[in-house]
Parts: sequence; C-alpha cells; structure tokens
Amino acid sequence: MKRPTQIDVARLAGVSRATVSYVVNGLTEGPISITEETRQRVLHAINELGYQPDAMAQSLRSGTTNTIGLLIPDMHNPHYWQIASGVEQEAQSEGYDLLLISTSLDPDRELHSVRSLSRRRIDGLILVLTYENQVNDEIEQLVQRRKPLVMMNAGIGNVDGIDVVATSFQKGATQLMEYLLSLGHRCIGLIYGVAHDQMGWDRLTAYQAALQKASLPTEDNLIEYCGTTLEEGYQAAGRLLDRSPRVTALVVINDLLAIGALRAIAERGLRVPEDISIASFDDIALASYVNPPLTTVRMDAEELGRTSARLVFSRLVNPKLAPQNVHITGQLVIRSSTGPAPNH
Amino acid sequence: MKRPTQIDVARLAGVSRATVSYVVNGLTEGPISITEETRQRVLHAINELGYQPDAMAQSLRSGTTNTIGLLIPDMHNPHYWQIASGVEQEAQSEGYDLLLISTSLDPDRELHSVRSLSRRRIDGLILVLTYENQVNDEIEQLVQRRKPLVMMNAGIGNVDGIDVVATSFQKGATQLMEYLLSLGHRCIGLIYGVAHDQMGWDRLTAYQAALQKASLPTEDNLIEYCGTTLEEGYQAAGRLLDRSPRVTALVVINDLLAIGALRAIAERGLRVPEDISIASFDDIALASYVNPPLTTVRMDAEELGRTSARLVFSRLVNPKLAPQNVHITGQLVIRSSTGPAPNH
DNA sequence: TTGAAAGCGGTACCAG
DNA sequence: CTGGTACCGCTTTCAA
Repeated sequence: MKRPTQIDVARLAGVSRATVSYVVNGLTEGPISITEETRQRVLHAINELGYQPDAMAQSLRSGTTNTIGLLIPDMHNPHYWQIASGVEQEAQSEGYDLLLISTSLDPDRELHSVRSLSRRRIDGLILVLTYENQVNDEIEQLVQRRKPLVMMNAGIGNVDGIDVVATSFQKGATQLMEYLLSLGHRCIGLIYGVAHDQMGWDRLTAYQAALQKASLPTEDNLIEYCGTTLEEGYQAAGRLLDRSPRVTALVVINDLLAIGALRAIAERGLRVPEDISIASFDDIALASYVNPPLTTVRMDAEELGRTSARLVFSRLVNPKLAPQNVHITGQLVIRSSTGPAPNH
Repeated sequence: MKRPTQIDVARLAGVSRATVSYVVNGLTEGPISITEETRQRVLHAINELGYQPDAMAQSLRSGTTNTIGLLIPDMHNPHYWQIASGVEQEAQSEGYDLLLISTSLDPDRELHSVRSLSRRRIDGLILVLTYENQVNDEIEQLVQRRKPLVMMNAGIGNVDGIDVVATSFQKGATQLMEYLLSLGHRCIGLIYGVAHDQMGWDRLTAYQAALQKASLPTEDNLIEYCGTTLEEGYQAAGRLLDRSPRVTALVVINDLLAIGALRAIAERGLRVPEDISIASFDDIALASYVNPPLTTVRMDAEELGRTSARLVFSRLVNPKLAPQNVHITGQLVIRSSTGPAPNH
C-alpha cells in the first residue's frame, strides 16, 4: 500500500496537480481563487485517499526542513537533558521538530554528527560541543551558508559571526568558595569529573584562585579527577575522603556527581553538613530534593536551551542580525548541605 | 554562498553528474568501473568545493530518511529520558538519527505529532503514547504502509500487526506488596501520580488486589492522586502523611515522585525506614543513590528503548516479520528504604 | 479559474 | 568506461 500523492488526488478529483497544491496550501483566496465547488471536490478526494503532502518533497523544493538539530555530549547527565527539553519546548512552539544527537563524549562522533546534520538541510543547529577544535571547518562552512547556528559553552575561541550562549560558573564558583571559607572551611576538596579538561575550567580556576587568595595551599591531592556518571562521582568522592580525611567541605563539579558523592559520604557515616559540607553546580531539579538539599550554583539549563533556540529562530527570521552573544552566569543558591566547618 | 551540487562538481571535473554519483557512492568497482584517473579528478573537485550530497534529495529519491522518530509523553521524567537514551544508542549504532518529540502530556499534540512524523517519511517510529485511542487512525495508516512501528506501554487494545513492547509492573507490584505485608505493614499508602488514568493501572490494581487478599480495607484516603513532577510527588506525599498519619509504608508510582516524597517525609522529621518505609517503581539510576537507597521495582528503561529500536530495525531489514510482542516485567529490588513496620 | 511545465538534487537505467 | 535522461513529489510561474 503506497502512500497517495498529489497525482492520485488530482486524478480522483479530476483536476490538475497544481490545483491540488493550491487547495492544500489554502491559496484559494487572493491571487489564485478557485471555485468553491472544485475546492470541495479536491478536499473530498484528499479525505478519500488520506493524502498527506510529502515533507521530503516539500523540503527539496523549499530548501527548508522544519527541523532544528541539537547536539549534546551525553544523554545521561540531566543537565543536558534539561537543555534539550528547553530547546524542544521552544522548537515545538514554533512548529519545528527536533533532531537530537548525543555524541556520548566521543570526539570522532562529534565531528561525524555535525557533518551528518549539515547534509540534512537542518534549518538551524545548536551545538553543545566538548571538543570544539575538531569541527571548526564544518562550522565555518555552515556559517558561510548562513545557517542559524548557536554554540553553547563555547570556550575562549569565540568564532567570528556565530551566535554564542556562553555559560560561566566563574562568578558563582567564586561566591561559593568565599562562602565556604567564611564558614571556616580550610580544607576543601574538589571533585572534577568532566568529559574534557577544558570543561569546568571556570570552576577549577575559581577554586584555585579562591584558595590562593585565602593564602591556602592548593594541594593536588585535594582534587580528584573522574568521569561524568553518578557512579564515578561516588567512587571519586570515596577515594578523596579516604585519602584526605581532613577535608571539611567538598566542591563537586556538578549536581549529578554530588549526589553520587553524597552516597559515599553517607556510607562513611559522616553527616552533612555537620561533619562535612558539600556543594556543587547546575541546580538540577533534584538538587533541592535530595537529603539534605544541595547548596549549588544555579544555571537554569532549560532556560539555556530555550535561549539558544530563540537565538536560532530570530536568526531564521532575520538572517542578517548581528551575531548575538548571550552570557549567562550561575547564581549561588544556599541550601542545607553546607554549614560551618566542624570545631569552628 | 550556496552549497555546491553534483552539477558543480561535474562541471569542475569535466564529467557528467552520473559519474560523480558513481564515485561518491563508491560504485567504482563492479558493474560500473571508472578509470582511476577520472575518479581522482572527481574526488579532487569534491574536495575543492566541499561538496556533500544533499540528504533531502537522496531521501526523495530513495524514499528513505535514515531517521527514526520517537514520541514520548514528557521530557521531565528521567524514565522517558532513559528510554530515549536507549533508542538513541541503538539508532546511532545503526547509523540512524533520532527525531525526538515530547507531547508534554497533551493529547492534541500527541495526535498532531504522529501526523507530522508520518508526513516525514520517517523510516521507523516508536510511540510511547498516553492517549492511544486518539491516534488509532493514523497508526492504522502507518501499518498499512508497512512502516516499522513499535508501541510501548500499549494498554489492553493491542492493535493487530503492530510490534509492541509491553511493560508491566503487575508482578513486581504484587511482589512488592507481599514484601511490605510480610514486614508487618498494614496501613500502606499509595501515591498515584500519572498523566492519564490508564497509566499505572498495573500498579494500582496490584496494590488493591494485595490488600484485598490480605483482608485489609482499601481505603480511599490512603490513595493520593497527583501529577507527574517531583514537586507534585512532594506535595502529594505531604497531603497523604498529614491526612493519614497512621501509614507505615508508602508505595509511590515511580522513583521520581518517590524522591519528592522522601523530602516530604524528611521535613516531617520521620526516619526512613524506621518510622516509615517507602518503595517505588522504575529503578532510575538515582534510585540507588538517594538516601536511603530506594527499594523499587526495576524496569530498565534504557533497555526498553534499545529493545524497541531493535524491533524497528529488524522489521526494517525484514518487513514481513511476524508482529513481535515483547513483554517486559519489573523485578523487585530491595534496598534500604523499606524495613519492618514500627512496633512490630 | 485551471493546467502545463520547469525545476529542487540525486540515482540508476540504458545507450553509446 | 562514460553520458543522457527519466523520475522521486511538490511548488510556482506562465499561458490558456
């Protein structure tokens, strides 16, 4: 059973393909105008056959796909999920569909995916890259073809003429460190679980700078590197706690890992925040629901997604808009996972 | 700057479009065979221009899009995220892209989205519907066009000739209830937060049946209905606890809401599981990381997604496969959020 | 008021 | 070994 085409409809209604097209697209008013009677005949035939215009053919003709692409590094992290959710909402409300690709933190796939997306005549593209340098050429091409393109988390190398939604925890991280220091913490661990060194740089440097400013040593064994999953956060926290029992506060690179860390803490019989404070970044929905609710630096990821999508659409409407450069910074949210340092 | 087409390449290489096509598709061996020299000329021209075949045109020709569609009810629930993640993994590994649509629990959008997907010549479709009845006609059409189509969570009305991945918590829920009863719980609350009455039916009926079997009353005010978000789970648990302080155990329709409920419990100064036990369904990754780790009925959502995707692909390979009907049941996982009823 | 026909960018058959 | 060309399904001038 093949799907019916315009021709089938035209034949059944006894008109030409063009007429069908007019009726379907509601051009029956204005410059065209078609007899109400033929219009009804066509409409009837359409119903009869269950005809639906073929989106691919329309795309080929119009050069437009009604689709925007989103590339994220990892589907397991709620943070990216939330970004996707925001993008999806906005896309949906503009009548666009979302093509979602996760690179699973694989640089090759990142490149390959951008290629694949660009072959598809996607109307707009939002990239949350981790290995930017790899794809510069592709991006260059897309820009030259005037494709709406938004990069999130673009590092230092703000490519010319590209819309960027830059997120920075620098300020929030600094606030957080000051807050912890003011609570009397002097031995603060950092759990640094990232896909790529460059990610989370803002937090790492803020951490180091704050310690330095407070004339505290930035000991290497207070920093624990790990991967990006709950489990890895859990493991890393365990290692850190066992290695440096003196730590009174733990800064974790994101909420997900912090939740893993919470478990490691609980398993060692330590109470939060009486024995040890913990704080992290993102403020995913869960952050305020775990026990205790997490002190964190908020970055509304859904809003991030919505903002990126809006940038895409505004450029779609007006291609010669000057490159936008939205900068979003995190806000410290104090909850009950942090408290005064023990014996202070 | 327009993107180059086959014609441009052909012109630059001084050959015909056909030749370019052959080279691009590597048909240079076998029945076609092209001089290595021309091949190189074409390849060179391609590089020169940065030519990439247009996926839309290819789709129009082949009737194929290298895309599978996934419709989920809600992007905020990790359960559906995980399904999406599983589908994405499998799609990725088969070289397919994923078109993701969330209906945000809106029945109209559900219908509209299925329509939109079917206009797009999607190669396969996975539907996680909540309001099935609405879309029966559309589905009928897709089946007749032999589109690989998998329905998850299909209720009772297993449409003929459709691949179904049915999930049921019936057995797991029954096990869970027996387990709670064996721990001495006699007053067991249920938090029933679903998008649509029909969802979670398996758990509701298992809950009622178990109570009945134990000759316990199924009091209406032990059941609290609510929405699907963390916040609503939190609120609902609060209402239930305040209304019926006698409950010693709480069964929650899914882990997400259970995490919300945990907070409501903690805020009332109750300890888990000493004062009150709590158990739920899904076993999302977080379930074993919250404090205390949740007793839950496991349904590996990512695996669900992968299974659905595999069904799609196997039908893509062999369209006349008999309709598959995978039935996946949840397994009780006992962790530390459940314990003996107080004063037992 | 309606119809004929030229593409959109590729693919694949058939000739040469 | 390579080129010409019909076709995929739809839109949109241009003529009738």
